[in-house]
Amino acid sequence: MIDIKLIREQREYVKKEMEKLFVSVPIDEIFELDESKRKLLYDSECLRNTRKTLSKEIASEKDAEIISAKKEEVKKTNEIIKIQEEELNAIEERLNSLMLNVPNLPGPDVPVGKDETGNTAVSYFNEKKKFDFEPKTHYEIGEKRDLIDFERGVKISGTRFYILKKGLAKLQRSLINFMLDIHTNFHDYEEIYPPFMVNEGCLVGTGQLPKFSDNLYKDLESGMWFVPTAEVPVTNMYRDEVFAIDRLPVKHAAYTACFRKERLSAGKDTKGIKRGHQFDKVELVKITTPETAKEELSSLIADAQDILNRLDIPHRLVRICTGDLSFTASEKFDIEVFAPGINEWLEVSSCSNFGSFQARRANIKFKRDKNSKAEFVSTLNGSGLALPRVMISIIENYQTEDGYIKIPDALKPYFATEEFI
RNA sequence: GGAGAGAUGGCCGAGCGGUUUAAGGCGGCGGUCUUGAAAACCGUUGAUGCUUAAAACAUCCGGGGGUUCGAAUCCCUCUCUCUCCGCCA
Repeated sequence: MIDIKLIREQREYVKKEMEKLFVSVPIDEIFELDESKRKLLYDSECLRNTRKTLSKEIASEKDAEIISAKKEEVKKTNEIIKIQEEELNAIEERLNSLMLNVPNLPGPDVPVGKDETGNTAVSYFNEKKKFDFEPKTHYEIGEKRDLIDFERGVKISGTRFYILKKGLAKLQRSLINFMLDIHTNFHDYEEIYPPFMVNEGCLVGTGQLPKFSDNLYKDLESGMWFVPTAEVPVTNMYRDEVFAIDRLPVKHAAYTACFRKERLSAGKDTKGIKRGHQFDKVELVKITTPETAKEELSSLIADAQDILNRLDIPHRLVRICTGDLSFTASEKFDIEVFAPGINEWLEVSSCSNFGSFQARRANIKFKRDKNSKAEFVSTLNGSGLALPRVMISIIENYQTEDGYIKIPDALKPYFATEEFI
């Protein structure tokens, strides 16, 4: 949520910023609702004050006639208060629901662009592999070598589910361990194993709800939601909490399965393991002061890239423009790996600075010192990394001509004596 | 799943219809004393909204609703926690 004061005090500026996102946001309606809310609030406070005063007078009054006269007066006041409060509640409800659907403001350095064509490739890392044969796709190799079972995945669960087998199942497991080990041993993240199901407030807190319920799984009986990313449980750990400044930055690395309906992507990326309803991910989450958020974003990106460097996977860093920013992000960089088989750049990480957007929704604050006022923290996160697409890039980059997969050196400690899968 | 108990400011804890504008303690902060520290003593110390700021005012005793002139206090309901029993990887 953005600060309503910005709309109150700098309405035209907010409108201009929203234009950069190429979305329409009812800023004027919000402004007017806020105005009427404050007016009503003031009126109703005055009436409450009257009631309070009268009630106290009744308590100390002896004369029965005066008492009943004052009681009448309070009753009348209450009737007005009731009407006003109903109106106030309706306005607040409307205002709140509009505010929850207002996207974050783009950061000052974010390039303006309408959609992903406005993104800029910031830089490239690690050489593309050279093949003296035509590299196969991961799904060809997976099926041919009986390492991925797409048919039975669909049989037991449905479309967009697959089964990893043998060496590939182990490769994924070793990658999860490898990523967590690197982040906790070398990048100073604290490991978290969170629940994979959360209550509704968490999804509102990190911004998936109310706008994106279409993409989420929910258990109707309990009202619990399946996490679409570890960002949700890990950030919400600190809902309604106030940090002492010396506890910041908080740096967490968490593995979870992630569950997404992918309805908006129906028909897209249906081949292979690129986009499933369930996938594994190691997520990096940071909670910082506003002034350090920017440099913490840079180091978070570097931490995610370090995984790819250690695996020697060609990748590039893409700066996301205003029109392609996610709803909650003020600034975002994607890391994309190259997969020579399907010949695509694949997003394996989205690293975002949310500023105070999530903190305001989830009510996460910090104090600069004991006596100062609590301020909203900045939250950041990025994948470190998403497993299926790293798997694709390893399968396709490390393939041999006869369909085997060479195990990257960095992962050798997680295997026995094997050299190939 | 069954039975019972409970949820009050950073923490502990009193309050059970009207000087609660929430007692008292701990912790925090400031001061006195001291060479310094501790102890002791004195003072101070919640959040949110409105406000340029402060003051004032209002709201907040787990959430929501109700009774009443008046609710932390009574009633209903939901959520969560604890204890005992049952079931269980």
